[in-house]
Formats: sequence, C-alpha cells, structure tokens
Amino acid sequence: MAKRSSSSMEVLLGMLTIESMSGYDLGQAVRDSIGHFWNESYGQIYPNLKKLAAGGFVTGKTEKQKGKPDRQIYSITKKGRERLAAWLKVEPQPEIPRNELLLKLFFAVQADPEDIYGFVEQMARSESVTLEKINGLDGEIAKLDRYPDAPYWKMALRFGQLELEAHQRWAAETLGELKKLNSRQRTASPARKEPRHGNN
Amino acid sequence: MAKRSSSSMEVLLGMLTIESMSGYDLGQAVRDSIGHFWNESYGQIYPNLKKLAAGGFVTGKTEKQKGKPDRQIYSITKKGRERLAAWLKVEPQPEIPRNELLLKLFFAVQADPEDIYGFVEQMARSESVTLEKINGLDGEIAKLDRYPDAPYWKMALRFGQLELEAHQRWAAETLGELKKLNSRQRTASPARKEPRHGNN
DNA sequence: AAATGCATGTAACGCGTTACATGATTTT
DNA sequence: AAAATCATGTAACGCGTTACATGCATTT
Repeated sequence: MAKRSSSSMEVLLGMLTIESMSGYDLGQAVRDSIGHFWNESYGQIYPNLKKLAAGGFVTGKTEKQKGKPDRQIYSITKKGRERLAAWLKVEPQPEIPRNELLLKLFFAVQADPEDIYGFVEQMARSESVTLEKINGLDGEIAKLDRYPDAPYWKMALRFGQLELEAHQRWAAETLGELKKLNSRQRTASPARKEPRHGNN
Repeated sequence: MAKRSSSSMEVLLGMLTIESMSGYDLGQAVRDSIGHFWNESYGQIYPNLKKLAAGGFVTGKTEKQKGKPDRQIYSITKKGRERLAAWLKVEPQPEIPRNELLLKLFFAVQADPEDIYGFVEQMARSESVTLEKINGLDGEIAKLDRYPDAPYWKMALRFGQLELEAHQRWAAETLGELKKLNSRQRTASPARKEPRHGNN
C-alpha cells in the first residue's frame, strides 16, 4: 500500500466552510489565498469534488448562466464538516523537501559559475514578487476581521513573510559569496577552459 | 505526457562526483548531507542506478565482503559528467509548496485550539532538532576545506540555518498569538460545547 | 530471543501533473 | 485574427513511497 492520505480533499472541504463555490472558484481560491503554501490542480479538484459528492461530504447545485457555461456550486454538508474536523485532529506531516536550487548549488563545482549566480538571482527576484503578493494579502485580511478565521489567516501569512524574508537575506549573502569565489577562482587559475578531472 | 524530469538521477551523479559509492551509501549520503533540502528513497535509488548504468552514465564494480553482502560500487563516467553538466545548465524549478501545518492552521476555526497549538509546538521542536543537526554539519564542512565543493556546501547549509531560524521565530510568535486568542475566546463565549453553523 | 544494521532489489499502488477536449465570450 | 477567460471534465503517464523479500552479523 502506498497510502499518503494527502489532504487534497480536505482543502476543498476547508475552503467550502468559508463559502460555497464551484470547482473553478476553488482553484482560484486556493491559488490566490493559500498559494504560497499549498497548490491544487484542476485535474485533482474536479474528480475529488465528484468523490466528495458521492460520499455525501458535499452537495452540488447547478447554476445557469447566460453566455457562459453552467456552474456547479458545491456546499459542505454536516458529514463533510465531521470529516474536516477529524482530519484537523491528525498531526500534520512535515513536508519532504526537494529544493532543486540548493541541489544545483551543492554541486556547483561541476557547473558554470555564471549559471549558478543567475539561478540564485532569479530565485531572489521571483520570490520577492511572491513576498509582495503576500504583503498585499495582508492588507486584505485586515479588512476581513468580521471572519473568525482572520487571525489564523494572518498567522499563515506571517509564516510566508518571515520565510521569504529569510530567503532574501540568504540570497543577498550568497550572491556576495559567489562573487568573491568567482573572482578568486579566475585569478588563481587563469585561462582554464576545460575542467580536467581524471575520470574515465 | 507528464514529464517532470525530476533530478532523481542527477543527485546520484552529483554525489558520485564526490566519491564512488554503492546504492546503500548513496542513500546515507543523501540523508546525512543534503537531507534538509532533498530526499531520495531506496525504491528510487536502486532502479535509477541500473538505468544510469544501462545508459553508460555510471559503471559498477562488485566488491566482496566477509560476512556482509556484496556491494556494488558505482563510479561516474565521462558521459555521466556530461549529463550532470547539462542538467546544471537548466534553470531549477521552484518547488511546489505543500505545507500541511499551515493548511490546518488556516482552517483552525474548525479545529480544537489545543490541537493546533500542539501542532505548532511539535513543529518547532522537531525543526529545532534539524537545526542542531545542520549546525553540526557546519563544523564538519569547516574541516573539509581541501574539497573545492566546501564553499558551496556551506551556502546550501546556510540556507537551512536562516530558514529554520525564521521558522523558530514564527513559531514563538504564533504560539503567543494562539494563547491570546484562546483565552479571549474562552471568556467571550463561555461553555460552548458544540459550534452552531446552519449547514445541512 | 529480538531487534537493528548491512545490502540489494522488486512490486503495487496512488497521487498529481500535463495534455487534451469543448465552446462561447471578451479582450488584445 | 488571435489569445485569453470562463467552466468542466477525462485520460495518460510517471514519479515516488511503502511494503515486502532475503540473509547474515551484531547489538540489546
């Protein structure tokens, strides 16, 4: 058995406690509000909603629209809430890490220094965009303090802020180190085009 | 097609540039030296080594041992180095995030406050262990400065340090918030056993 | 006596992504 | 005229985990 329970259904249930939504809406909601720590593809969302409906955890109502295709609006049921509550009692599994950037950095002696430098730069740039997005969400949550969820949303957001700020500091520090290392390497062994390693 | 290239073979190649090893050794090396940002299971390592050998990226030599089972020692070939170099030129993909703790925190209104508090505490404790392990590695790398890789290894390690420190700060802050929130809730609505939501 | 470590491997299984399909409307 | 958005869905495919198998040696 390769059971990994995996919470893909429970995110949907959780989101539906906030508001009844269609599968399409759920995709957006996940991306826009918890995208910095969770993702869910439509290839997962639609089949899972069907399974949840078949199990009585959600109910769906068809909503007609003019011009646009019909929407299936899903609502969580009592049974769905119970399932969510049960899942919330289970200790969360730490995520198994797979950071490709760090992997390539770890093997960087085998690489072109310029490439590695570019990777770190690129990561810093793209994460700073994410950070700004998160900071934007912060302001939005502040306006939503009628929701009892708001304080928790803020804590989850805060995680992203602190983590990404740490990443930014690391990137700045690392880019400096890489620069020093590259210039030292260049002066130490000048005009070395092909790395010589005596293997096979 | 669901191609995700996935670097599982390249980690092995990368590790073999440091030293020739068996599959078993590779499993340990991954866990012990890059375990904080990468993981690889034996169910992946052994078949991948066979594939790499079949493609001429590594070569294996059987090593007899007394009492213990034979070891297959793998070495990277010229072709293997080329493959690694090619992979190192490709921009690393940002990891898709899946943080169960934050997910449960996000839906914490639906949960028992004590459970959530415990989850954050538990995460902080287990990550502080990881942090100590990383700090231990730091000292070991310092002794390995004959390796040209050492500076890069340090940068990868530093990432883990800064990130985990940020997590620790977040956890401390969040536990404080949760405590405040829980006491406020208890005084606001006393003796509420069943949450009343008008859904199905 | 039982459990853990060494060492290599295979098989089952499911999770998740990507690609594709459809078709109308709105934006560029 | 082309591309993107809305909206729902299915099928293919592979990655990765878990479990299982084997068997000897050492540790508890």
